[in-house]
Amino acid sequence: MIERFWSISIGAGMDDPAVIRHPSASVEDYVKAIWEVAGSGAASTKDVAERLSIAPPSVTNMFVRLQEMGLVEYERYRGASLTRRGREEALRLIRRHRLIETFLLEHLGYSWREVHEEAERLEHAVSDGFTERLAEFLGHPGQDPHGDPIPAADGSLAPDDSFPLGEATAGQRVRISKVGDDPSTLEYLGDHGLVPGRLLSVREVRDLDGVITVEDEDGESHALGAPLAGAVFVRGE
Amino acid sequence: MIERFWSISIGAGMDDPAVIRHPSASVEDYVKAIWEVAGSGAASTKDVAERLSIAPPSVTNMFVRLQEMGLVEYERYRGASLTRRGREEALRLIRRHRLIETFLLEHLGYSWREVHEEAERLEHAVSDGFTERLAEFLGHPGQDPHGDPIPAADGSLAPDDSFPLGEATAGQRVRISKVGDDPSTLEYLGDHGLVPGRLLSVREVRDLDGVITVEDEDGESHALGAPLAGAVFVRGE
DNA sequence: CCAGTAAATTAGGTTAGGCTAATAATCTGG
DNA sequence: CCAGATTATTAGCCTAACCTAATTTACTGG
Repeated sequence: MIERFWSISIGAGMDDPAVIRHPSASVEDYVKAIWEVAGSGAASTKDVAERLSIAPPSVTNMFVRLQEMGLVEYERYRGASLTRRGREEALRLIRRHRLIETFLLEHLGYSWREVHEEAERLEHAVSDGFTERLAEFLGHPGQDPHGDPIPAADGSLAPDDSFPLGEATAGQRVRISKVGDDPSTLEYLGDHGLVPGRLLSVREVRDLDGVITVEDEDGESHALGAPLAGAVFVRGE
Repeated sequence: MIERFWSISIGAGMDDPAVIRHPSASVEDYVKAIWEVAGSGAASTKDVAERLSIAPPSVTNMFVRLQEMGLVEYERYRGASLTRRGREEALRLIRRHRLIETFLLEHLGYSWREVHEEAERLEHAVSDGFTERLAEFLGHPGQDPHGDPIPAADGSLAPDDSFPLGEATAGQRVRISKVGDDPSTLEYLGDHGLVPGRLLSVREVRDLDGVITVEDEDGESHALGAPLAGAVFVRGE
């Protein structure tokens, strides 16, 4: 079997474009999806199919090809897990995605709701050179406007020690680190000033209905039901 | 025959994604190539094949499909010419391309040489919304840094009244409007400060060898051979 | 005006990445 | 521990875009 790209090729094949070429947009999407649903474990055909809105047999098919490319370990009926190179590839894509989102939000006036779709297309079209220049332009941010960490150019990703606001305890002081990306949730939270970076004091946590009451830096109180409290991630202060 | 996109569809099919969808990157490239080699005339299979580095039979094939899509008029052995919609499509793409180039050069520190390839990929990935926000961000420029006019959002393109410096006459005062996009030419001209916007006085035009001597705004003299004089486009002042 | 060349087309093949229908493997609850 | 449900795979197709080889059409100069 011939390796598809990045293979260790000898002699004249070295600069053969077919060997060096970037992964296709499709391959990138699969690798990212596997990372998202499985982290460092194995992703099932079904989960990846659902996330990408693709039929399961197409996923099985791609798993085989990804393995030939050296991006995943795949065993029939056992799912696929990323290799080191697959993980690097996923994080490169996520870096691109989050930097692009940051640019769209901070410089082009996009709203939280519009940003995702555009970034989803652009992330496949930009080069590494573009990505690093954009990072420079943006001042090398460590997280995107959602509060999600931006992987470094070398592929390292800051560990995420945040937890859902719903799991905080009364009296705790926490800082919002990120919010889920459901558009309507996003809009509601934005309207109430509950954005990443915001400092909160937890006033009351009701176990019965999961409603949590917090006070923000301006002394404003907010009562959040379970769905919202689960979509707001915080870090202890 | 079923129309591929933008067809006048009745009833429920109206919002069928397959009907509304954007042209593929390939289709966009063909339409742009036809515009570039033929303007409003007919483009030959060969010219398009050469410009896109694609085999002629592939072009014939695509001509047929472009016609089904309503983007060109095509007659066997006669070449393809853009329809009104094809022309609009081409100009939309060119607008995207030139705005992106402007951004890369002015804000991300790209050099003239690097810019083309990146823009060539990005132009297929950005939405109309992105394009208009980028235009806003850039202050709605009328031309890109090469001096090429940027088509307006409505598809209108300022007429180009520039001519090669080689055709200027002694004593004429002209302003550089654009320079060809051959990288080495670009580099040479840039090093000598011969960039779009620059005002020149034509000192001497030698018919024998085509060498033209000009003086720039700083009193600096430049003698340009025929190839260079043909790559520098100017407008009378 | 016609023969040779240049250009275009037809015929047939490939690859990536999708799909559905049918079948097989695995898991789970009684 | 096994039957039904869930999940995965296989088999077989399809489309968009490319390719090469062979053939046909159009052009052009003597």
